[in-house]
Amino acid sequence: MALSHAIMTALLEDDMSGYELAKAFDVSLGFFWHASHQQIYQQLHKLAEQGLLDKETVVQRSRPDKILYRLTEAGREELAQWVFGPSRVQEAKDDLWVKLYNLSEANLAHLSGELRQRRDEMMQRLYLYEKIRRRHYAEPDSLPLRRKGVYLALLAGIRQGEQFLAWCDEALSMLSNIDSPSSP
Amino acid sequence: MALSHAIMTALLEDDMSGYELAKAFDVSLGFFWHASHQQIYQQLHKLAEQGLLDKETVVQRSRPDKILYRLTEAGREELAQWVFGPSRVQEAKDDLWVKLYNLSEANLAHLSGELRQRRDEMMQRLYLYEKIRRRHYAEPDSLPLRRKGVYLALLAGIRQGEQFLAWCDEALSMLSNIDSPSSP
DNA sequence: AGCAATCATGCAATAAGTTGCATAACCTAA
DNA sequence: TTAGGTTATGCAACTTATTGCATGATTGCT
Repeated sequence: MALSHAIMTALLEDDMSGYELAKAFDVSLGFFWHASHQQIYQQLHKLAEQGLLDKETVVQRSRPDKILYRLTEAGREELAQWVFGPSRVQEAKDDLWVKLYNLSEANLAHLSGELRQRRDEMMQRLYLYEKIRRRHYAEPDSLPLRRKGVYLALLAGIRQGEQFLAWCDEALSMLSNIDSPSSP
Repeated sequence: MALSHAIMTALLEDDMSGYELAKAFDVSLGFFWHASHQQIYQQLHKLAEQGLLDKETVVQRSRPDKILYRLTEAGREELAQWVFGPSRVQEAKDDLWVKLYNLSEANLAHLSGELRQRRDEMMQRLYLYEKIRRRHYAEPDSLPLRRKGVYLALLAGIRQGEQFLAWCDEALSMLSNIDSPSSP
């Protein structure tokens, strides 16, 4: 059960509503994790039931009411313990790799297109994450310990992304050098 | 539904039993995908029911009987169509990143240990995949088209792995430079 | 005036994936 | 000889994740 711990982690510093969590997930942990709002709401209910989170309804004018969640002491302890627990390597299970195994003349153009699109998406992500890095993690050595961990995760994401870009270029160049069967 | 397509992809070249598929998954698609045998058996039943695979029971002496699965024409067509369908980026959802967000003096030593372990595991994987690369993909430009796709996927896995190693070293060196709170 | 987007939460049904167990025969090494 | 590993498939119960829908006010754009 890892999503619940990701949620608790996101609540370490700020109390948030489900809606805010879903957005925070997209930027902060977003490089490594994605969760739909439905999933987040479901997990929040469970965590609150288990006493790991406290609810607090915040009435808003001109906006629907929201429910703020806050880590309880029990939640903090559970999270701290969880770090010592086992965790195994999780493969990305990305369709792209499976599709590549099916490369053929029929889908060559399509897959090249998909690669170009992935490349563009990754560029945009990297742009965002590099900005965060420069703004908040310019001097990693002087960060407090916990932030150093966040920095290292961010760095892993950036490096992964840059590696992916380079691979895309290589793959695209290889694919563009293939003669289509209809050409002489 | 991507596992089913990964299974069909694995059956493109060879007919296999569930057991053989599970093992093939660990080596070939293993860099990008993992599936338990239960999951594979379940999917095989479904795919056979849908007419995408054919079953054939092979009686063996000195071994339990096995059930060979073969792609049907319908299966091949479904797979070919699927390649043109949408696919989105899938995050790895690896606990490691979430754990890093929780870095503290209490778990610093533990997380360093986990990093070292991950690094070792990745080294072993890379060793295996580099061997496959040298043996079967030494001259990628002269491969038939489909194998070029497999090569590109393999290459992505290798590059990703190498990047991860480099990141691990950087992370470990950063973490080892932290004074523990009990030392002067 | 109307339309899309944002804020905010949720239910219900289904699909996908995990965990634990069960069976059964052979092979190998201590 | 007996314990552990490999080959081989499967059920049942459970958790996790996805898909599709519903609601409803406000804000900003055209």
